[in-house]
Amino acid sequence: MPELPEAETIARGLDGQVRGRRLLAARCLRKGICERKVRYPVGARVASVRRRAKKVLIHFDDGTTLLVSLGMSGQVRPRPAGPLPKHTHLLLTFEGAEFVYVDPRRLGRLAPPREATTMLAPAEEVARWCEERLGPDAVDVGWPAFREALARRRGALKPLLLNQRVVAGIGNIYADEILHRAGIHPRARPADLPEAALRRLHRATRTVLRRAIRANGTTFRDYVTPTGARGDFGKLLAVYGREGERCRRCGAAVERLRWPPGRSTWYCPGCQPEPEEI
DNA sequence: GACGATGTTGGCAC
DNA sequence: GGTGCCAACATCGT
Repeated sequence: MPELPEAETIARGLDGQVRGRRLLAARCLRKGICERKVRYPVGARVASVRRRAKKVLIHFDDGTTLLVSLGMSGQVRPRPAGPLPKHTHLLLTFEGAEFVYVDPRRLGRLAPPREATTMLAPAEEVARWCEERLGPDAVDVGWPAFREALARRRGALKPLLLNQRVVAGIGNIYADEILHRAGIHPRARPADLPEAALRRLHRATRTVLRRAIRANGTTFRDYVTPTGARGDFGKLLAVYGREGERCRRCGAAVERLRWPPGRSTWYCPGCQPEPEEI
């Protein structure tokens, strides 16, 4: 679930609740997701909480930044009264507010993806790490940068949209929604498309992500934001997960592809015609 | 109980 | 460089 809109929702929620407050304690409960030995900046105040692509960045006023990669099921939520929720891996205690990092599938890291050390580093170091691996941020990329990111790329559009080095922040749900809104088939290749289609794709990218942010993201299972709210974008999904249901725009039955490998893609054959075979 | 899905990412082979 | 396969995990539906 955590794609760009969910990360944005988490970052905004945290920012509103902890900015200016001191970190009083941090307790890592599962090595490998966070790091028990790392010295969290206890005593430092939160300067801001921001988002880059699908990652949440907690900036402290001592110059350090904590990078949160949410993986498939990572959540940051208020600590409930009583026992810690199942799969709580980190407890963050701020002045007047306490949060848990919960991640059942354990694919997230309080660090870069798949690295078992906490990335709690000088802000510039974290920023450099991000810039080396991430393309322009999908929600605010301008048209020239968007076109440039896709120019000369050979592959099909859906895998390109999922590639964080091409455009950063889009995952499986929003890739399908964006392609549907743009009326482009997921297997179409950017080089074969007229510029007008790429412009539609650019506009659709920004529109879909902005709407999802406005709805606080898409809630699967028990995802909640740091303020405890649920994401409402699920009701607005046009194709994702709607195999066999009617397209809200043209009435055709939504289809599902088992592709790219290991994933699924939903699209509307009426709105998103097959690309011409070469 | 088995099997096959699931929002991410990175490494590998071809 | 593109593509496919696998891995890391727990959980849920059939």
